[in-house]
Amino acid sequence: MDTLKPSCTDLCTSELTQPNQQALASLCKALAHPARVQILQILIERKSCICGEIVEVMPLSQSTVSEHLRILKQAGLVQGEVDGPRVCYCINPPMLNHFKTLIAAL
Amino acid sequence: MDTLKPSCTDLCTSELTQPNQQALASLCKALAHPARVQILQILIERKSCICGEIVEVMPLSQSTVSEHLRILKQAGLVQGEVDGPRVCYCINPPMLNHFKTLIAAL
DNA sequence: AGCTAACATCGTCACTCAACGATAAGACAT
DNA sequence: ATGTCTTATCGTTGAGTGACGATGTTAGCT
Repeated sequence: MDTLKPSCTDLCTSELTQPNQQALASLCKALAHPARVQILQILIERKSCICGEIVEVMPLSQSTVSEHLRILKQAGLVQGEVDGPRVCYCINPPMLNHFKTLIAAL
Repeated sequence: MDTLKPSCTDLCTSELTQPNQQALASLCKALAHPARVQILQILIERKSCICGEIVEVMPLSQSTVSEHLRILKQAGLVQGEVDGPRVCYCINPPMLNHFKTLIAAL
């Protein structure tokens, strides 16, 4: 029976598996806003960055920046660790590389 | 006066210029949905593809697929040329490469 | 304990998106 | 010209997004 029935991956029309398609879409969604691209670049440039510094640089309110950071963090592209009363954000290189790999595989 | 005033690009905190940030965000937005990633991959695998073939493969209605194609076309990732009563879609390699370049530059 | 500073979360509003069925538009056949 | 096939567009509905101010929360300071 299973000799004739194609599996899910057989039906997938590309080199990316279906879970990878979804992963790629999720990562793209996280970067689908200019502010989040900019935040990511700030974090790449400076190795790490206090949240407040990002707020200062961007023309957005603190709560909006925090929301963008939450989305980036949720996508796994960014990590935030508590440093006393502040939160220090930095990129998550493995996930960023995964993203690059998925894009490069297109 | 302009010797002291920083230009827009000077204020940008990354290696990507501000227009490129927006371009990257737009391209990511176009791929921020699994269906569109899948469509793009179908078009990469088969060099070109009749619209109807895509509809057949995907679990979405014709109108929904058409809308996804419109978004991909609007982003410049995909081209569609009329072939009699059908429309033949194919990827736009320069734009796809531009996208890859922007991602790789992160 | 109480205060302040830094950040997250909540509540809200306007706006956009995804999905579909229904309908329009265009090119070919008869 | 009429009909048919293929694709695009319209209209609508429900869900999600982006933005903000206001409020909650947590860590340090006095």
